[in-house]
Amino acid sequence: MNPAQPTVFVVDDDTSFLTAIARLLKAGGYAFQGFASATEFLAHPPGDQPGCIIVDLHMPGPSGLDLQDALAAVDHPLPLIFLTGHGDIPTSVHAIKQGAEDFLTKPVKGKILFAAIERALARDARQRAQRTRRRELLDRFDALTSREREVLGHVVRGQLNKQIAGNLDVSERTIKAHRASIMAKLQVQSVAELVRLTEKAGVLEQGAGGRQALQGEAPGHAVPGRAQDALPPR
Amino acid sequence: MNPAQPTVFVVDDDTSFLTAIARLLKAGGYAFQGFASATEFLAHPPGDQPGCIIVDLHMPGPSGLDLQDALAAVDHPLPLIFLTGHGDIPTSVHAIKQGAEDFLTKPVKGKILFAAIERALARDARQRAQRTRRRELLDRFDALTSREREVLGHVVRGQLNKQIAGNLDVSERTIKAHRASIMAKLQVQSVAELVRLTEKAGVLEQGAGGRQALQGEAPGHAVPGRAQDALPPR
DNA sequence: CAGCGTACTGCACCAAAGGACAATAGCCGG
DNA sequence: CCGGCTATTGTCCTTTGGTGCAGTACGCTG
Repeated sequence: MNPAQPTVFVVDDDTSFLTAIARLLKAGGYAFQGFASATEFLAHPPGDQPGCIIVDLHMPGPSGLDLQDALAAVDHPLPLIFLTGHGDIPTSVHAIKQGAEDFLTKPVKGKILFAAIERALARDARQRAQRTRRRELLDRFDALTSREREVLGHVVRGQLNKQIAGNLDVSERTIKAHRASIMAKLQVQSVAELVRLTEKAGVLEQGAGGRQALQGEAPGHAVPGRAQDALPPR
Repeated sequence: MNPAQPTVFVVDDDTSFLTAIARLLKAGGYAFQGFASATEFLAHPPGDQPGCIIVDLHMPGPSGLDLQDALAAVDHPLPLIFLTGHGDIPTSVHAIKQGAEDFLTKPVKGKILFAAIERALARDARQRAQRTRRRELLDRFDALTSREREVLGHVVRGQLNKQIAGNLDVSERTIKAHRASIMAKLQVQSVAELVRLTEKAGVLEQGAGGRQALQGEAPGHAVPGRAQDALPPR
């Protein structure tokens, strides 16, 4: 199973359906993996491979929504497509609000299903790229020592070496040393880059309570959304 | 009609329903305004007042979805709640994906409706605050001259005065003058603040094609979403 | 035309940042 | 116990950044 090949995971208690959709998906060029229940899926969670999940709503044991909750609870990033024979509007609304890629009803037209799968896979690829970028950024920050992070915090808030030195009660020369080390480790040449990097990484919200960082991709769906008005030339 | 008082706009061709919900809403403490069709609503678009819209799906003339599209096309920010007697799953999924706050079915329990309204109003308030902040930022940038914006672009990319001077083919002293002016107009004391401000405002993506800026609020719905992993202390 | 804002520039001076070279001290794993 | 990493600091020098003061030039507006 090539890890670069997206896999469609299907969770459905109807084994005959599982067989049928397996054939359909393989014919469509997708790798397929079936599960008879949400429990079974959660017991053998796919690793980091790209793909998406198609899940039935009503199943013995945990329902499709339960699976969605469980996956969200462990931050499992695979996009979810609901595919059910007995859905209702409130349920579909709830599922979509919770971030499901789609909510389809059986019987489903192959074209509709494939379109949903393509959207889900595209979304997965986007999120995957996003995570990779973020991970690379965080790795760079990991190389910083705790003291360096502390100094960084003051630097990106625009404080002068002198002020930082005063705050941390050390010599200005020491701050310069830390700064140099920070710039080297983060591979930036200017304060401007430094600030942008820390902003993008969402690191160092060292405020009291819990820390928040940027969210990878907005949890929602891509509505058409016009570009915000930018500055018109004067 | 107090502009600070949120208004619930209801678009429904059923006048008896309109009357009934008007009573219900007023009893619930909301300002109410009714419209018999999407066309009528679009002909008298509410100004900037806070509120939300409750809209029927099937109506003579433009449907609820058409209204949603029309509002999106003009960037009308009021949250939309669908309330219909004859909805189906695909439609509800579509509406939610397009950013509707909720999709309810008639008859609706008062409690459910009020809950949806409260969510919609809360969202509207959030977006409103966001827009205000953004507007304030953009206003500051509007004070910059075109030349200053040009210099700003180079500054936030971390270029030295000397380099900027070379690029724009002017004296370094001139750049210093522009910088000083920029800092003053944007009311910042350091390059760090400057960078953060421009990032936040999403200004100056002066690249060739269309420009993109930050989106006010993510178009989607607030899924629980755990905070991203921040840097653990070393 | 006078006044105003904008762009541009020179000179001088001071403050801040950054690099080079060097050194002391504590902590930790092998 | 030694080597390596980290934190700390010093001195000296160079490069940058920021500001005050001053002056020229251009275009727009009353």
